[in-house]
Amino acid sequence: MKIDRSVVRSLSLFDRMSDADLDWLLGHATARRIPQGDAVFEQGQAAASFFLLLHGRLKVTQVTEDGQQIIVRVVHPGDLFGFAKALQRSDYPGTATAVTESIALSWPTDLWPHFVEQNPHLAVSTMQTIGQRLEEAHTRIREMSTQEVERRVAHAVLRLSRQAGKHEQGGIRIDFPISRQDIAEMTGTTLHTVSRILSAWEAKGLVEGGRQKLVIRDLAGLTQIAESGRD
Amino acid sequence: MKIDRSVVRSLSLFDRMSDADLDWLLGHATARRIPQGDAVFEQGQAAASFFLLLHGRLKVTQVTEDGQQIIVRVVHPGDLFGFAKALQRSDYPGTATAVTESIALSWPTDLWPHFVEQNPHLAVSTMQTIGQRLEEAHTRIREMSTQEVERRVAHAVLRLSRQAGKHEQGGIRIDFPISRQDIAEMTGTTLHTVSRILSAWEAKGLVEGGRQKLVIRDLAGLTQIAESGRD
DNA sequence: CGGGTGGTTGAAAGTTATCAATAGCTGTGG
DNA sequence: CCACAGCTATTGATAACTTTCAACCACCCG
Repeated sequence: MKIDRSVVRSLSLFDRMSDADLDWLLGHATARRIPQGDAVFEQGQAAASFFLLLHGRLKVTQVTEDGQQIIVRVVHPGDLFGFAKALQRSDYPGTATAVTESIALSWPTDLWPHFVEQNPHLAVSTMQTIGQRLEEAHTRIREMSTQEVERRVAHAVLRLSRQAGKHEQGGIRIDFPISRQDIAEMTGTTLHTVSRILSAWEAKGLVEGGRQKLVIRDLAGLTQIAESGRD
Repeated sequence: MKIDRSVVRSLSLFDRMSDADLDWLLGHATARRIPQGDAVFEQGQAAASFFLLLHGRLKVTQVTEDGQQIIVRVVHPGDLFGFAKALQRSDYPGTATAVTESIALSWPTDLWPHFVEQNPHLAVSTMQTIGQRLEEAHTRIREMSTQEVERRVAHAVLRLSRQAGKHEQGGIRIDFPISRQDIAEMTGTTLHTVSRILSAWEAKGLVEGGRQKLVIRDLAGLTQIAESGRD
C-alpha cells in the first residue's frame, strides 16, 4: 500500500519529522475503512495494532462488570488511538466504535518500540499527546468532583463544539450523530437528566436539539452556565 | 552533590539503564528535603524542575476557580512527579505538598528533552508511567460515573492500602497521616459523608479510624463492598 | 489548660436517579 | 407507499442518596 505523506504531513504529531522518516513510517502502515457502527477493536482484545484516525469520528467506551457503559473519549481526525502497548498493557482497555464512517491508519504493535527507538522525537510527541489526554482526564475528574450535572453537561457540549463544531447559519452544529445517551455517558449521568437539561436549554434558546443532533445557538449563554452556574 | 546509584537502582524506572548513564543522570540531580506540610511546587508556578520522590509521601492537589480542592493523586516513593514539560506545558498544573517529611531528587526542566533524546529507553519508561497514570484517571472517572459514594470510598481505601499499606498485628495501616477531608477530596464527596461511611464501617469492624489515621481490619469485607455493593 | 484542627452526628434541603408511561422519528418490508 | 418495529427522546412522579447547615465533641500542641 502506498500512502502519500501529504495525507499526514499537516498533523502536529509529525511536525518535525523528516520526509524520509515519514515515508518509512507510512511504508509500514495499513489504511482501513470503518463503516458506521463498526468497532475498530474491542475491550479486552489483544492489542495487535495501534492507529491514527484520518477521517471520521470514533467513540472509545468501557463497560463495567455490571454492564454500565461510559464514553472514555471521542477520537477526532489526527488523533492517535489504541496505543495500548505504550501504556504497558497487552490488551485494549476499551472499545473503539465508529460513529460516522471513518478511515484510520494502523501499524502492528510490535513496531511500536522500534518506532520510538528509531525516532526519539516521535516518542516525545506521543508523550505530549498522552500528557494532554491525562490533563483532559483530570479536568473531567475535577468537574465530576465539584460541579453539578448541568455545568458538566455544558462543559461537555462546549468541548464538543470546539473539537467537532461546524459553523452554520445561526449556530454551531456538532458534526456527528450524538444521542442524549452518549452525552450522559460522557458526563456521568443518565439520559433522562440530560434530556431534561437540553429541553430547558432549548426553551431558553441556547441550543436546538433533535434526534442524534445538537446545534449550539447561544455560545455565550452556554459558556456562562459552564463557568459560574445558573444564568 | 554526589548521589550513589544504589539510591535509585532498585526503581523500575531505571531498570535497564547502564551504570554509566545512571551516574550521568544523578550527576545532574539535586536532592532536597521537604518538611511536612511544605509544598514542593505550587499550581501555576513556572515548571523549573521535575522530580523523583525517594522517601516520604506527597499529595498533588488542584484548586478550582471557586476554591474547591481535589486531590489529583498521591505520590509514593519511586514515583516521578512534576514532569510538566513532558505534558507540553510550562507551568505546574497542581500543587505538591508533603504529608510526611519527604526527600526528592530534582532535575532542571531544561534537561528533560536532553534526557530522552540521550536515552530513548527512559522515554519509553516515562511514557509507560504516564500511561499508567492515565489508566488510573480513567478508572477514577469510571468509578465516579457509575458507583455510589460508599463503593468509591472503599476502592480509594483499598488502593491506599495497596500503595501505602503497612501490615501490623490485626490489620493494615495506611502509612501516612490522612484525614477524612483528604479521602473526600480523592473520591469527590464531602468529609461529612466520608465520616458517616467510616463510622458505619467501624461499627461493623471493617476498619478502625482515628485522627488522621486509618487501619483496615477486614480486607475481604471491604473488598466485597468495593466489588458489588452492600455486604 | 485553652485554642484549634479534625471528627462526629442529627435534621432538613436539594439534586439526581429511578420508575413509568408516552410520543416521535426512521427505515424496512409487505 | 404506508404501516409497523425499534430506537431515541420527553416528561411526570417518586424515591434515594448526598450535601448542606448546625452543633458539639475530643484530641493534640503550644
